[in-house]
Amino acid sequence: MATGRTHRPATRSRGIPEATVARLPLYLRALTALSERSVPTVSSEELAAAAGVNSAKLRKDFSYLGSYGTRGVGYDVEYLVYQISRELGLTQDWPVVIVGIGNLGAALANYGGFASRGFRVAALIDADPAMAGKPVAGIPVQHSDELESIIQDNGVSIGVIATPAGAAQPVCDRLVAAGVTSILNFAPTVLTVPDGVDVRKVDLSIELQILAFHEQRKAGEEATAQTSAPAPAAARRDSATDQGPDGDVPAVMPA
Amino acid sequence: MATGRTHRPATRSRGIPEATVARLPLYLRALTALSERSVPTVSSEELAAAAGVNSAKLRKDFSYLGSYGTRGVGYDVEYLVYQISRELGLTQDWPVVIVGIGNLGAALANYGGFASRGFRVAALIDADPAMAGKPVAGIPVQHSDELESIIQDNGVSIGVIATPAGAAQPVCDRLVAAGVTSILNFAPTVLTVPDGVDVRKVDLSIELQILAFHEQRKAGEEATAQTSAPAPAAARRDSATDQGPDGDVPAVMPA
DNA sequence: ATGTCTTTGTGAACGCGTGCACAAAGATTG
DNA sequence: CAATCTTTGTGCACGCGTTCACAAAGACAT
Repeated sequence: MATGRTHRPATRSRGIPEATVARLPLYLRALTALSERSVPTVSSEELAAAAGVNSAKLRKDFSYLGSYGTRGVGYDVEYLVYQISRELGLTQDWPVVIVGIGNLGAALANYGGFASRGFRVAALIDADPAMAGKPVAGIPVQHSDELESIIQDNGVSIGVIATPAGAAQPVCDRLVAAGVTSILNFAPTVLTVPDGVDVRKVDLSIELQILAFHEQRKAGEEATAQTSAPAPAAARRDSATDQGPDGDVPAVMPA
Repeated sequence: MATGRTHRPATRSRGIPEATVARLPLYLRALTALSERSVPTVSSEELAAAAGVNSAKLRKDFSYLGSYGTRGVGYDVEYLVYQISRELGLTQDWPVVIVGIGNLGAALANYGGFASRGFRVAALIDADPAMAGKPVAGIPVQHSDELESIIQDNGVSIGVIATPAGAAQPVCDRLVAAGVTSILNFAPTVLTVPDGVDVRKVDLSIELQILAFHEQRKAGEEATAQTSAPAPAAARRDSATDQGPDGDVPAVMPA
């Protein structure tokens, strides 16, 4: 994923491998689609194809949740939807705050699929006083000053950071201090958090750069090197090496 | 991650492990920041801390690129910026098209860090005729009809899909047919592509669900199970299990 | 009830990624 | 030039994740 995973040593909470947890939402999506078509059961083969994974992997993943299949038949779709939802904690309501209502923050706020999975946008928060009160996605934006009280009043434990890079760490610190223990970070920065707080990051720029790497490999398989590398010690600020700044991106997004 | 990674079996292109490739952009960002502060050299320890990784891992990563460090001193910042940029293919210009100019597409188009790393928004494409000609981020939106000609005229090899889920696969097919070989997918769907085409996905909903999983684990460590599981075969469409649809999200975003 | 057929659940092997710990390399000082 | 000190580069071991391949389990037909 995109998305990069975060440094989770080997927490393997209660025996469910992290890699499996990351795939459960994928299965859940495929199962929900089947459920809507009133399909009663699926085989591991069919479901795996729909989720884009190996069938053996899928069976092993499900085996961590328990034995929910019937040999010779497959899995009961409705039952599996329930079990996975429960395992992921989606049977309860998760109030979420979004901090940084720029282009991206607004896009996230408008995201319909948000609410459909147990997530509820409790508040939109921005540092710009001019934004305060302005409704985005039907929810009035509130000023950063109220961050702490919003978190505490609503019992928010999940925060989404969509601020510029420079503001991310301070915002993160305030969120954590106020009681948030899970953070989804869209800002192009490495966040430092105390133990017990989970951080996941979504970084557009990283994804694009990984694509570029493979693209370059695909394209230049024969023409090995065009330009030779410059000397290691000398000042080297020519041509393409000299890209713009990174720490202070103008817009509101991953860099 | 977010991003979730895609099914790349073990391609390990020319000896550089996939995991290392995924970290190179992280190092590059930290190095660029150092470069702006005119820091001449860094130790693996310092750089690793800035990038949020283990120093041994960082050294091993760099060893795949060659021996660019000096023992007793560290790494030459400028030189390393150049080497990583070159390795990632960032010394050349990558024209990119964004398809689906909803909230998210617009956010991506406005993203400044886009251009700073060798990526250039060649065109914005949307299926809505009402959008055609309207400028977003200074670039006029073009209609889907022109997708093929835009790709070919600009030599685009990287496409970003920010459409609703239902439109993603058809758009993907057209992109691939027109010559795109790398796709960054924001739509909540598993895309099917022919061999030789890379797909990476960024899925907000999946990231949130993973956070919810860990959050639930943190919260309910003592209170094991509140509600008992329903019977496997019976109709079960109660309470929280009954979430809304997923395949056809109203907004323009991951689900 | 018996046999056949389908599909699950999992044991075992393998490969990738990570982190430790240390030898080698070079800078630096006397 | 020799000794010391810093920091890289990497051999090695370990653990997680993936995949194969098959035995066990149940459905279904006769």
